[in-house]
Amino acid sequence: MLDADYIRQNADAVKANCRNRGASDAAVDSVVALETRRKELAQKRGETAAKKNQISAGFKNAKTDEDKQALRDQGKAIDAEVAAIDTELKTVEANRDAALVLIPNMTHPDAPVGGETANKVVAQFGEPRTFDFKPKDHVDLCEKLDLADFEAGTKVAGQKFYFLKNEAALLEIALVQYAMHTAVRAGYTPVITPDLARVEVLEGIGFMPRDSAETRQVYTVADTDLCLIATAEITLGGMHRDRIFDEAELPKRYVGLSHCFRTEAGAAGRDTRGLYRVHQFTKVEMFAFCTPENSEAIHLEIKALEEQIFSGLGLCFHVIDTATGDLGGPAYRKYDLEAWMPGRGEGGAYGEVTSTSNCTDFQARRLGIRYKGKGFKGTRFVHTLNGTAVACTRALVAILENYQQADGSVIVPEVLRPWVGKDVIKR
RNA sequence: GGAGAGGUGGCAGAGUGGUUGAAUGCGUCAGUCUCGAAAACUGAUUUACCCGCAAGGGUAACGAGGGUUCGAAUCCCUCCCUCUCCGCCA
Repeated sequence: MLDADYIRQNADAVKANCRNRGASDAAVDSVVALETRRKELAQKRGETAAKKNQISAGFKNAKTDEDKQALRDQGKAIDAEVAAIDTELKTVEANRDAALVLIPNMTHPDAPVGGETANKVVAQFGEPRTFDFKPKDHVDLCEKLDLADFEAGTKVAGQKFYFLKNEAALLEIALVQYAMHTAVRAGYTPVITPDLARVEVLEGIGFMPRDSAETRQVYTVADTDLCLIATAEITLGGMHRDRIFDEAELPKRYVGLSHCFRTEAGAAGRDTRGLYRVHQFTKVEMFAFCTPENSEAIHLEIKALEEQIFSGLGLCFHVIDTATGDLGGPAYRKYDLEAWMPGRGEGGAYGEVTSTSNCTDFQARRLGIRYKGKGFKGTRFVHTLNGTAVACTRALVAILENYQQADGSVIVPEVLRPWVGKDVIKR
C-alpha cells in the first residue's frame, strides 16, 4: 500500500495515477479525510493520556485518603474520554486501511500509459520458427507422445488439473534445475518455500484473499487462516516480514521453488485447453529486497536473467514494457517475457512466460520490512522486486510447440538434456 | 496428539503493581590514547505515532488480544509461538 500521508499531500497525482491504471480513484478522497481525522485523534489521544499520567503520578504525594480518592475520581473521569477516542481511532484506522488497499502503487514515469494495447515491445530475441509442416499445439503433442494426462487430472482434482508423464515430468524437473542453477550462479540464494501462507502475508504482497469466493484468485484452506500460494513471491516476500535490515545486508536476493495455485476466477473459457492456464503449476521465482537507490538496477538485472534463461532454452521471445492499465496493484513497473508459441491461436502467438515487477516500497510498507543506514535517521522501507525464473507449464508449452519435428517427435533443448537423459522425445 | 517449561531491547539476561522504555553483560558505533592496532577509558546505541522548520516536547509498545487498577513487563482470562520429554510419522 501507499503511505497515507503521501496520499494526503499528493491527492491529485495519486488520483491521476489511479485513472491511468484503470482503477477507481474514489478511495483517494476517503483516505485523505480519514487520515486527517486520524491525526487529530492521535493528537487528542496523546494529550488526554498525558493528563491521565499526571494524575497517576500525583499518587506518590497523596497523603490522605481524601486526596487519593479525589485522584481516583479524576482518573476515572478521564478513562471515559480515552475510551471514546480509542473507539473512534480504531474505526477511523480500519476504514482508512480498507480504502488504502484499493489504491494501486505509483507508476514509473517511463511506463507506457494506457490499457493492454499500449504494452510496448522493448526487445526481441530470436525469430518465430517457420515450419514446413503444420505444427501441432502442445495438447496434441502431449497426447501423441503420452506426456500429460488431462483426463486423469480432471478425475482426481477437477478441470484444469493435469498429470505430467514421462519426459514431461522429467522436463519439469529439468527446468527447475536449470532455472535454479542459473539464478544461483548469479548470486541468488536458493530456497524452497512453503506452499501455504497466512492471509496477512498474502495481503501484504497485494493479494486479496478476503475477496468473495467468486472474485478471489487464491484458494483458502477451510477452518484456518491459510491460503495456497499463487506464487512464491508471497512466501519469499513474507519471509522477512517485520524485519529491519542493516543497509550493509542489502540487497538480499533469493530464488525460490514452490507450487502455485490459482483459482483463475473470471478466466472461464480462456485458454481452457492444455497447460497454458491451470490451477496448479511449479514455478521458480526470483525475489530481491534492496534500497530504493538500487531497485531499478536490480529490476533490470532480473529481467536480464529471465532473458538469459529463455535464450538458453533456445526460444524466441520478446520483452514487454507493461502499460499502466495492465500493471496490477503493487507493481511500479513490470516487464513481461512473451515466448512464441506456434500452436497458440491461429498460426501461433506470443504467450506470457515470465513477469518481473519492481514493487518499490508498496509491499514492504504493509509487511513492515525496513532498513537502517548511515545517511539518514530512523528507518526506511526497502524496495521489493520479483521475477519469474521459470513457470514450468508455460515453459513446457513453448518448448513442446517450438521443438516439434515433422515426424511428431520433440527435440529436448540442449541445456535440459542432462536432466532429461535424452535428446529426442518420440514414440 | 499428550505432559511440562517458557516467551523482556541486536544477543544473553535481571526485573513480580508506582520516575523501569526497562538493571547488568556482550555486541555495535563514535571519541580519547596509539605511528597504527589491541587493551583500557568516555559517550552513544529499540520502534511507531502526534505537535514542531528545528531544537525539543508528548503518547504508545516487554509474544498477540482482552480484563482488573488512579497506575501493569509485573495480577486475571483467551489465543499464538518456542523449547524439553512421550506418542506418531516421511
